[in-house]
Amino acid sequence: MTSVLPVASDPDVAACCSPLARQPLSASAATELAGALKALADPTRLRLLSLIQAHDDGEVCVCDLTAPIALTQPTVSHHLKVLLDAGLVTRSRRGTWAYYRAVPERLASLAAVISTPQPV
Amino acid sequence: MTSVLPVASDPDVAACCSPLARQPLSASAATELAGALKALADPTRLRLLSLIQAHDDGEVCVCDLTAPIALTQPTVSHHLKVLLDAGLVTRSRRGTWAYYRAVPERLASLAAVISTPQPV
DNA sequence: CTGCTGTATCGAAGGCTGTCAACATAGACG
DNA sequence: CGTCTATGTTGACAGCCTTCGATACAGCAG
Repeated sequence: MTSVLPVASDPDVAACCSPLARQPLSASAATELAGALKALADPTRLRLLSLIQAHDDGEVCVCDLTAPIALTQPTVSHHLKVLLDAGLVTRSRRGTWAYYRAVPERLASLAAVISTPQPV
Repeated sequence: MTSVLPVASDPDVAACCSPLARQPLSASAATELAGALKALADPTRLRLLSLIQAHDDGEVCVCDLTAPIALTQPTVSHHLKVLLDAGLVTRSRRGTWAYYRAVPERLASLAAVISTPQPV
């Protein structure tokens, strides 16, 4: 997955309304967007992302995630890789531990494509 | 799926930051949110939603959707039902035709949970 | 070098999902 | 009533996804 949301980088589109509503999504753009959303559309991954973001430093190592999620370590690692491949988190290894961090811009970008909120 | 985003109705939460980052998602809340996102995380359904929203009246009948999607009518009907069950579209039958309409509030609500955009 | 701990990968089992053909249903029109 | 058209439902098949146990890899401690 390379450039994921070409439409989101266009300020005009974001300024107006949901890019989804601007014009019919092309098949390839839809596949690309669906890929990113699929990474998000899983209870375990949503909880992982939530745990990471809610943490004090916004940085959590795998060992801190297995317990609250109540799944085996390989499974947690698998989900983190999915989030990593989708660009939703970043990984940085320090010594033995691997620290994961969320990418808020990526989340904001996805949210903007789904629906740019109208000022209430 | 009954009440889908209890957290989104709390203005305090939405006003601050991404509810995802507020506190760790409970397992049930995560499942609920994932269910809504799963409905969105499919290329065909994203295109359908886009076609519906991009249409002049914001209202499209099934017969206008099968051609651009290039799938059989039962498949399109199936996807529309998924979107309907997720509360992302509404259906109104008038005579022989069934007209589908998007629910922007629902999309905005989902987007807000994923990431409430920071003012740039 | 040898063990130990944290993390990633592999292979397999089970369930879920998208798609289709076939059929059922519901209005509209003679 | 009978037929036609638009839509929804059912059953089946193929493919993907989540999860696990087993295993491999990477650093640290001794």
